[in-house]
Amino acid sequence: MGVLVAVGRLLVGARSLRGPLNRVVRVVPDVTGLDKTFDYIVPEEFADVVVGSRVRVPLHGRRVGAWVVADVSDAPAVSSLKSIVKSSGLGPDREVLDLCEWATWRWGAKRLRPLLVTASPPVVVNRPATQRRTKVLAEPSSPATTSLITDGGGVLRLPPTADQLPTILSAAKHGPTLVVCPSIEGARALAHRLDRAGVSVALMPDDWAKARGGVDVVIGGRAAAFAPCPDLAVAMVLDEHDESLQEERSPNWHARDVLIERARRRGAVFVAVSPAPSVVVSEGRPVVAPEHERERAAWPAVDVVDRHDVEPWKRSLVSSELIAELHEHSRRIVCVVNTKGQARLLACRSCRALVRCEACGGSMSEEVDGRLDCRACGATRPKVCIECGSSALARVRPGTSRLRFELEEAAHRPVMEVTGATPEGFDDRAADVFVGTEAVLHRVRRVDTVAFLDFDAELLAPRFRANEQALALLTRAARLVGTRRGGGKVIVQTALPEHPVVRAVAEVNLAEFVAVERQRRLDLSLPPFGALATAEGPGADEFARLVGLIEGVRTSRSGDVHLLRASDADTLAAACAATPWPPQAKVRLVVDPPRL
DNA sequence: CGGACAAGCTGA
DNA sequence: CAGCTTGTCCGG
Repeated sequence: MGVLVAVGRLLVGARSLRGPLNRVVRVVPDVTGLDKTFDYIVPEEFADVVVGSRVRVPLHGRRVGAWVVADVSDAPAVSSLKSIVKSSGLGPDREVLDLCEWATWRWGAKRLRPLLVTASPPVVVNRPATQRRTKVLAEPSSPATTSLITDGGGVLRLPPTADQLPTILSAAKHGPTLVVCPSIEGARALAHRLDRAGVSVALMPDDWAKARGGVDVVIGGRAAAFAPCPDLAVAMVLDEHDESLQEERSPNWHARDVLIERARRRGAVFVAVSPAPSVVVSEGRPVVAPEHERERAAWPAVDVVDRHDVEPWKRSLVSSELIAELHEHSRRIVCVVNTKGQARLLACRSCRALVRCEACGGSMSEEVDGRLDCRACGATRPKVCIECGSSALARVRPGTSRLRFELEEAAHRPVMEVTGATPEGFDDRAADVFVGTEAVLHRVRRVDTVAFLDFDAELLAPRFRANEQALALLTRAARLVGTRRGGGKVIVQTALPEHPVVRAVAEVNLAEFVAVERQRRLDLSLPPFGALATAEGPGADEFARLVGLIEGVRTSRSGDVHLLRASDADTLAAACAATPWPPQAKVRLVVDPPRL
């Protein structure tokens, strides 16, 4: 003991030669477009300031918010350090801070700030809310989830009409559980039910302080992947197939991948739940699913309207099968097309030429009756064929406005058009038949039938995730209409009735779909068997050239967009991080581009 | 980011 | 040359 005191005196003595003993911390200012850290002295009155804390600091003549990201024990690089002027409460704890740093690196970003914002409380939180952690005993529980968790986690293929609550309750029995949902509304609904079930629950982001204090279940939208959750035992993502789990702004982090890493780092269990789990999450993980007949019963009936033997230009989107359904006046029906306005693609009735733009050669669309617009170059002209001058044009791919008329004629009842512009809370009792783009699936409730009028447009979309995206649409529709026993029906009009996506839901064989899609991804070195990024902007040429020099990275370009590829996400992230950004020249780097 | 300061442009 | 715009630099 005496020796320790002596050593302590010696150290204090050595410090005092250089001045007062000051704690110094490194901060990231809450200022957009500034990717530097700065060091500040922590005055004694702010002894509660720790790594992760929110503070206010003087910077360049103004006071700005900041996050403390590190303790700086080594000698300060700058002689005249300023002091923190205010402690502004709690921010992400060390675990989440590290996770933010990892995600910043993983998605090729230069600045930590965007993720610190995501991980911070929306209002100042000075102390964690104390909350009793309940002994979770609530029934019902899900034996499948329980065994999946005791075996170390994996994928739970839960049919679209199955309740997710038992799965969460089962997970919470194993310890603090973090649940990420694609939508905040979904999270809110589950939070209320968990609360009624006697589980202590924090709904993010509002209950940030509660989450920090420790609860049974922390639940929220994708940003909840960065929520505080002391003693995290289970990290769970619901509806893992849903694209909303990926941030649409750069850095385009995906909540599923963040949770996988978070669970890995602290030895927690990761569980993905989805009616149609992605290839990415299925790869290398056990997939648990109900026995086939039970799974099948929890999907709606799927009617495939095979149109492959109908000549493309004679194909109406209003098939006789659809007309028969529309005549069932007791059924509420939603029709989905991915084309707005009058028509996206037209052809001349007399010479059969597709209507093209005389300036750029692109296809022209009819947004407003009477004129043709080129969506590529913005040119416009009257509704005439440029080849033969005929004004008799056929709508090869009609849009929602046009289809509303056609459907109303066929149905003999009112049809309502629902677009992205239709207000969220519109009165969906005003009609029983609806037509719209994908958004219609999120706006209308109590639906008996969803009909995809032109599903080929989804299946053949030029995006590498098109198959999974098409399957996600069918999953969404399935949840909306309910089980086949309850009368739920999905109509799929397609010229590709044997397509794996169509077969997957028609036969309710999701494993088969994953196997086929997995092989395709493997053959093309697409995720999870490869990683992708794009680079654009004035400095992209130079940036791509430098990244391309790194072992394991291949680059190519189409137009102004450079495509960067590597065998896996870590290799790609490491290469991007190791590449110096061209000075001043702007580069827009997108790792895991959502639309490619 | 946003202020500070320098260099460049304009008009009398 | 004052007065204004535009660009570059830098912050602890």
